[in-house]
Amino acid sequence: MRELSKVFDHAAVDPKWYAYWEKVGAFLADPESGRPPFSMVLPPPNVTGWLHIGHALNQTIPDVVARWKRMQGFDVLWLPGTDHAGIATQNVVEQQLAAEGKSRHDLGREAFEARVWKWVERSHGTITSQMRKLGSSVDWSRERFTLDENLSRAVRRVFVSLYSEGLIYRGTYLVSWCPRCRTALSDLEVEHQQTRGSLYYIRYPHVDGDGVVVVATTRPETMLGDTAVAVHPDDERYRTLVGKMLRLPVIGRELPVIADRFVDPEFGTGAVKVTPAHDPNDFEMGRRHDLAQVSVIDEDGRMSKDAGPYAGHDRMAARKALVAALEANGLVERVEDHEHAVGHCQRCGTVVEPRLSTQWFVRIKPLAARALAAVADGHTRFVPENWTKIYNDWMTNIHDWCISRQLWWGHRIPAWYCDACDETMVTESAPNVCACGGTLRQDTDVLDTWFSSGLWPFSTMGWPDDTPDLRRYYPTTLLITAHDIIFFWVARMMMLGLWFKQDVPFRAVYITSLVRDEHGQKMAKMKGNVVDPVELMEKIGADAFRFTLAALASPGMDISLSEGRLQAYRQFINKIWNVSRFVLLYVPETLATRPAVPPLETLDVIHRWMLHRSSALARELDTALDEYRFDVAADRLYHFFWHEYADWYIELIKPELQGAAATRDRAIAVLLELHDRVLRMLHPFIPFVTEEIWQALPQRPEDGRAPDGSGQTITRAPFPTPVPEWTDDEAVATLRLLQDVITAVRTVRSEWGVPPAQKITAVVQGADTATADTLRVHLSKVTRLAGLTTVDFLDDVPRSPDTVRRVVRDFELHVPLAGVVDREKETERVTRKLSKIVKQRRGLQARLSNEAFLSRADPDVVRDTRELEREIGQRQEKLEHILAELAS
RNA sequence: GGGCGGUUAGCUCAGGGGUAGAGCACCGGUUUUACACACCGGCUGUCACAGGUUCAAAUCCUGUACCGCCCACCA
Repeated sequence: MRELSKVFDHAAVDPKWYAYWEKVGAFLADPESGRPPFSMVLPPPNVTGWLHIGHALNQTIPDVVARWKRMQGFDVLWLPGTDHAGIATQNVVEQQLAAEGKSRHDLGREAFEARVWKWVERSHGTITSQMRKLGSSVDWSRERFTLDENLSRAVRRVFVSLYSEGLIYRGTYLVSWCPRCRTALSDLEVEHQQTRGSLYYIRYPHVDGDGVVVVATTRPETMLGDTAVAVHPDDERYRTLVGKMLRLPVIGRELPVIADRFVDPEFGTGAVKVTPAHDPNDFEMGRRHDLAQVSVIDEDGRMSKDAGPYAGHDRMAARKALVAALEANGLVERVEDHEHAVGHCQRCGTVVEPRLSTQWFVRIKPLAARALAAVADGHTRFVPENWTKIYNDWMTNIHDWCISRQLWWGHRIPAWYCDACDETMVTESAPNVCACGGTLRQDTDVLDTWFSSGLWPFSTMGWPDDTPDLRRYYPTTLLITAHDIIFFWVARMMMLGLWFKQDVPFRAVYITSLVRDEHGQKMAKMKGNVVDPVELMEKIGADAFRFTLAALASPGMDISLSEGRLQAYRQFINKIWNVSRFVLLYVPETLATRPAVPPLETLDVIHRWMLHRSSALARELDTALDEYRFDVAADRLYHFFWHEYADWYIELIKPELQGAAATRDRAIAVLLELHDRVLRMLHPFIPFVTEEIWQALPQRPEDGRAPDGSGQTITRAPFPTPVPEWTDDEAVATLRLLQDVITAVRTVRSEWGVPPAQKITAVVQGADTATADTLRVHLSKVTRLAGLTTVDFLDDVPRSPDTVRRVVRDFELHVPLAGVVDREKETERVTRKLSKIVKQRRGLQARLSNEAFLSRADPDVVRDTRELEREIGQRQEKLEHILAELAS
């Protein structure tokens, strides 16, 4: 039991502890606990597929927070769940069907839905097991799915409520349409890409008499749906033309020339074809001028029956054929290269078609107004702050939200239509018959996936019922999510939360960065640079992976997942493991309980130094984590553990550990206290390895009691806080002195190739009494770590060509090295040091002789500069002296 | 077309008015019984460029270049 295996076997250890944590209820929120609440919801991953590296980051960061807050004594609720992900999931299953040569229509709606449910179950299992591998400390007892009965009830309640308030309406408008997914999309689901295309100049002949008007268009195929040509009212060139009629080529329809201020006289020819059924601007213009709307492209992206000879052609093919035909008839004046933004379907990449159709919309402005005000009033804070502006801009320029989707997978719209009387009924539960007696049929569309995710912070807690969870945990304390869903999700939660709960859904939003490959490239299957988090965890363990993510998570910067960093942190875990094994070597089997720290005055300076440092670290961690600087926290932990605790403290206490019983027991008591503290501080970042080690150490029975009372767990042990009594600046100063001397000797040894096994001597010359005394008291530490037999303290050291002299602080260190010292080489070294110092000193002197500096700079700075200049001057003198003697 | 971020050691990145850091890589040395995924020591930079503010700029301001991201109804 008091033993750790030779190597840390994460594959065996990780699952063991996760299962234990679940068994003892380590992650359960407890409204009855009497502790202050701290709540977060997990951005529900799409139930389709598996977790990618971005999910890993967006679970690691909140997990660090959740574990930290839990250890600080908060009643933490971190609520998990998954999203049914309408289009995404339906597409996956449709692709599976396509592979079997079937479409969803072959199955019918019910069978198709059943099929999706089957897939979702399997996929859900994958996702949740991946979350457990990563160590996410979510409360599984409160897991939710957006299609759960209660969440669906919430969706219906919200829909009906907004409808009755006049904030949801149905109507026929131009919406973005994906011809492949065969559904309407919201503006957000359309991704614009700069595309190289052509600008076609096409001649439209006058109906009466000769001549043509040339219009420019990037989409000639839509001309078949033209119902006017527009010019700017002030455009002199076309003044006489307004009101005249043109003849639409191919179709032969007569088009009026209208005047509209929207037209930019500078672009193209200043005359623009108007296609109200296929262009958002033309749609608006059509309404202003009461133009007919002719749809020439149908829901599959083919030309409709109104497209004349091109009916049935694919829209892209029709473009080519039409241009060829126009050219043949001399109706194309010219074609220019033209770059413009083309909308693509976010889910399948198909070019989106603006298309006239009847859809449901949310009248968004009233909701957006509240969401804007809430952030302006500071009820929700963005971290980093600059996201506030992005949120505000979007919220200010927001358009009505198209929420109906022509899909089968999702929340069916709770609207029923009567065939007999044309009545529309919007109700939470299905009505039987219409008041007129006619049969009702439910709207066949489903809602945008984000409509239900927008309710997530309260629907998951039982809303519309008034539940204890809802009362206690809403608003949530913090939301941690990626920036790519600020509009999709964060903004919608703000609007809907404020509308239905009269309060913001979260007090703060921490926006994480995108994870890229090690050269900052976006990960993409095509590039073959996708890193699978599960594979990575299998290779290096969840802890190393998590620590890397946290360490690289600088706010506002994308993360380059560098191989070097991953390696370094894997080695860090290994280091922690081995230090812990070393500690355990000295813990007697009979020691059941971690002993108290002995009185400070009985402790050697090295212990007092480390206690001081561990207290300071706790303070630094508090600050860093409070500011969401996970990178800073990780960096401090890394440096503290490796380069202070392991490299110096552990090395320095070895003699005590191997010495007399009384000394040893005191050392072990401090060591165990420190090790316990550092494990707890590390735990939020690297939960598995810390629990494994913590469990092997003797604990106090009251520490980290599991909620079910069956055992102990570090997840419930208090997070270390600063200990003011441990403050000890004198110990810090002493250690700094010892380190300086030891390092100086080591450097000399290394420079002159003295093998580590070969013991040498050293002489300290010219140290003041206090310094010399301190060194004398701790001489054994210096001699052991520097590989010395003795250190002499002399005021006058005889000159010897075999002695290397170094300046340490304000004294000199003489290291006799018979036979190895080369005078020339030594001269070169000292010269190099000297020239560096001279340069630095000149800079300082220049400042000090500058009247402006002396009169304007902060007096403290002036004082420090003087002090430094003086010190450096002394060093310079000493070095010059050494050099002179070398030369003689 | 608007907006935002970046440019610091060979690589990946911190820092952010007082003269530059980490990890990896590199060089040299070590079987010091916790760790070679280790230990000890060392090397490395006109902090993108040009102006400005300041006693002092890698750090603040302006502009330029390049890289990246977001938003956008000019055909």
